Amino acid sequence: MIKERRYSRTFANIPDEKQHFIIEKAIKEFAQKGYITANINRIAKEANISIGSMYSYFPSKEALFLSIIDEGVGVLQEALKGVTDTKGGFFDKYHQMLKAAITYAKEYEYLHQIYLEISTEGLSHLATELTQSMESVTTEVYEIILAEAEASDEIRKGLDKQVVAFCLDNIAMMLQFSFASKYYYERMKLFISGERDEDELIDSIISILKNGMAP
Amino acid sequence: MIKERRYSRTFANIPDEKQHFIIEKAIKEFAQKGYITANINRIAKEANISIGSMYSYFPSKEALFLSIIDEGVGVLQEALKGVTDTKGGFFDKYHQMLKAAITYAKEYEYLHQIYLEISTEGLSHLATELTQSMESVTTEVYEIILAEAEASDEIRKGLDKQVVAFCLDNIAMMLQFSFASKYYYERMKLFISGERDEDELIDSIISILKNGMAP
Amino acid sequence: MIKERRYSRTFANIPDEKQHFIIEKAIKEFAQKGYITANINRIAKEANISIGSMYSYFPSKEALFLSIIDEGVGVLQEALKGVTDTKGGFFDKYHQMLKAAITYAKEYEYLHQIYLEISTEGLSHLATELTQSMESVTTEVYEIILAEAEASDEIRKGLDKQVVAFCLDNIAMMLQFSFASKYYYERMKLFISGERDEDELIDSIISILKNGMAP
Amino acid sequence: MIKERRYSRTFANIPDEKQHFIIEKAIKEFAQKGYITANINRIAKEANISIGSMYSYFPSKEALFLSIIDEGVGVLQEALKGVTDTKGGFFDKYHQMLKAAITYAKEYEYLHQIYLEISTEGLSHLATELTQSMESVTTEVYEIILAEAEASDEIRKGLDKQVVAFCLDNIAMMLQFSFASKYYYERMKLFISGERDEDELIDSIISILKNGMAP
DNA sequence: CATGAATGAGTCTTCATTCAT
DNA sequence: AATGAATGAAGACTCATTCAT
Repeated sequence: MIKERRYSRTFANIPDEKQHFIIEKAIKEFAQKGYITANINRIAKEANISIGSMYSYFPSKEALFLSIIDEGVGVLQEALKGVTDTKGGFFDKYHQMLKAAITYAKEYEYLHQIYLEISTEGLSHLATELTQSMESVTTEVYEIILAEAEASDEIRKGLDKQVVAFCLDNIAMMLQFSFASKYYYERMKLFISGERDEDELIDSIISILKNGMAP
Repeated sequence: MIKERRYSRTFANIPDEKQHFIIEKAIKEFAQKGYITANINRIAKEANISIGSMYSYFPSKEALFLSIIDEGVGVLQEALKGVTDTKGGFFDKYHQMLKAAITYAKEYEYLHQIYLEISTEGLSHLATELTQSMESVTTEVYEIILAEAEASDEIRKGLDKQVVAFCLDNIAMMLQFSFASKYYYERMKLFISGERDEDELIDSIISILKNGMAP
Repeated sequence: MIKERRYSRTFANIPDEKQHFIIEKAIKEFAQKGYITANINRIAKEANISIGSMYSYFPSKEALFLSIIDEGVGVLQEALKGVTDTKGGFFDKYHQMLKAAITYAKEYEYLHQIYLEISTEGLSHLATELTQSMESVTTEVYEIILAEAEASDEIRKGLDKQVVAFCLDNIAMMLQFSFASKYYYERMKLFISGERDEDELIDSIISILKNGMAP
Repeated sequence: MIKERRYSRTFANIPDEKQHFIIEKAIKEFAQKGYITANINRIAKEANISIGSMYSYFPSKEALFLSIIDEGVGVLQEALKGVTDTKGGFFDKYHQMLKAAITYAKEYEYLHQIYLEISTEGLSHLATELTQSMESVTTEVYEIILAEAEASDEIRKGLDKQVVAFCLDNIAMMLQFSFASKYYYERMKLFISGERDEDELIDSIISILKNGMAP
């Protein structure tokens, strides 16, 4: 069941299946059209419910959008949960995270396209709230696995772990963007012209981060 | 004079000063409102020209937007030109690039907010064209300085230079986003909670890339 | 118990207290929002009943509104009842009526705001019915007290008692409006700029009516 | 030409005839439907202009409504102008005012129906502004003619001229309402059952005010 | 060339009313 | 009787674009 929040009790009471069907259609619309161009009436039609019902579920377009973000956070948490529990060293875990970034970007393509939307100025009034929703999960994961890595001497002393986490997540995000958005996909191809398998790409990235670029 | 392309000869013929004034107002509007919400009539009014003139200069909203991107590319090229010419080693040059990313993000705040806009699905039909405009300049710079770095043994053999360039630019872009967009600024603060000077931040990042994370 | 009329037997059967509670909430909503903007669903919520019940009590929004008017007539009758029974001359009685107009306008502020609503064209199809409800009580009172006044020589012969009644009620109504509606309150203040006590105001009005304006 | 105010310069520049045609259609709609139910799109269609033009003339429904009120004030001023200039005593002038009230209520029926609308709670946020617009003209006229009347000993000393003006205008307004609104027309007939000519009615009213009711 | 008036499709949101449970 | 989920028509307002002057 969708995490209770921006929507009405009415929505919470309808069957899970119907809930997810509506959210799915909404995700598709927001992803394909962007926040502003997305059309609530069209979403309702796609989801086979009346506009009246749509508005009885979600008090506004914004609330529906935020609910979708929440859904996305759920998916993200799911994806990350496996990582921290995994046996294996730090770089294995980060490997898995990058792998997950790509996999989820493809599987939940629409959802990831929405991530791009939220940084838009049109939604800037939600910036703080959205960041909290989206990133607090992620930052925590980095904190944990970097602390473990330090304890087990997998990473060198003296690293600024906050900056490290920032860099690692930056790379993960751009990778995600690159597989979810047409624009960033084109951009990636501009950088990496030859055929490069996803696993090769991830390995290369991790090798750079692990061993550094210096000779 | 604005680089000739998406706009009419008429626009090319008006004084440079007026050209730049119009583009400046357009940048502001697109940055503050986003592509869709930006209002051509309002831009015309701000720029003290009639809508009729606006449409005689640029055939459509899209064309005006693309002209702005071109302007942005110009600024970017300007910023990068200095870097390749610089004396100093590879990491000095990258340091300068990150520094420039932040400086320009602040100085041309509006312009950088537009970079975020272009990855939106609403503009996805322009993805290829936009990528070409925006990134071809950048990729070339990385190619050059990485080749030099290899030649002068500043970086170790066997690095996948394409992936390296991709990573370096990913980090540069996210840094830029972090200083231009409210959303990404909040996100950065979530990662880096303590006071961290921009130079410190850049140094930390480069240290990680240079020496790697492994002990 | 609320006077039986526009509503169902079902409503008649619920406890008086509950009946009045519902009517009270409805009065408030209609007064604050006006007939059109008033929201039946909101009234139901405020009155702690379901919309289904609301519609089982009153067949339509209009019916509910008319029931409220009936309630208002009840209040009005109550107010006037005392007047005819009063000892004292004709002008004392009219004095009491004006006093009551002000007092009730303040006490039943919401109800009086609704009187203004009923003259609106949106409700014009109910005009005849509403007038009957509202004014038949009043006209009768004027008829009685003017007949008495004539019999006891308090007023001069030859007066057109119908026109007199019309004038007296016009003045009473406008006074009521002036204390119930923001618009008419502002208007009154435009006419009567200095501080004027309600009793002074009433005395002045009656003095004019009694003695005339001629020297 | 319409008095310059709530509308754009664009509207001011179109032919007077077209201006008045639009205003006329708007008056009709607002009068027949009431402020809330009135439909801007329908007004535009009736006036043979596009909605876009409508909104380029008047920035909002409220602005259009206020412009209509202004128009009404113009009509009112026109009507009252004649009165102050008239030769004749005070009661002749008031007679003319009442006559004008009835005549204009019939001639500008729609406009007068709108007067009823403005006291509605839905417009209460405009109460002060509207009162100023509507009534300041009237109060001034009463002030002038009452001062003259006092100077020429047509009215007795010691009258509270503010209250007198208030009463006279109350009667004039209710008379106006009675001939413009179906509701108040019904009400008037309830009071005055027999056939009574307008002039007779006015004479009766004035007789009461002039000579008083006392024997 | 410049102007700016005109156009009208498109969108979010509200709410009286119905009806299955 | 009571409930409250579902419905969908309706309406204010925006803005890219056109074109007559």
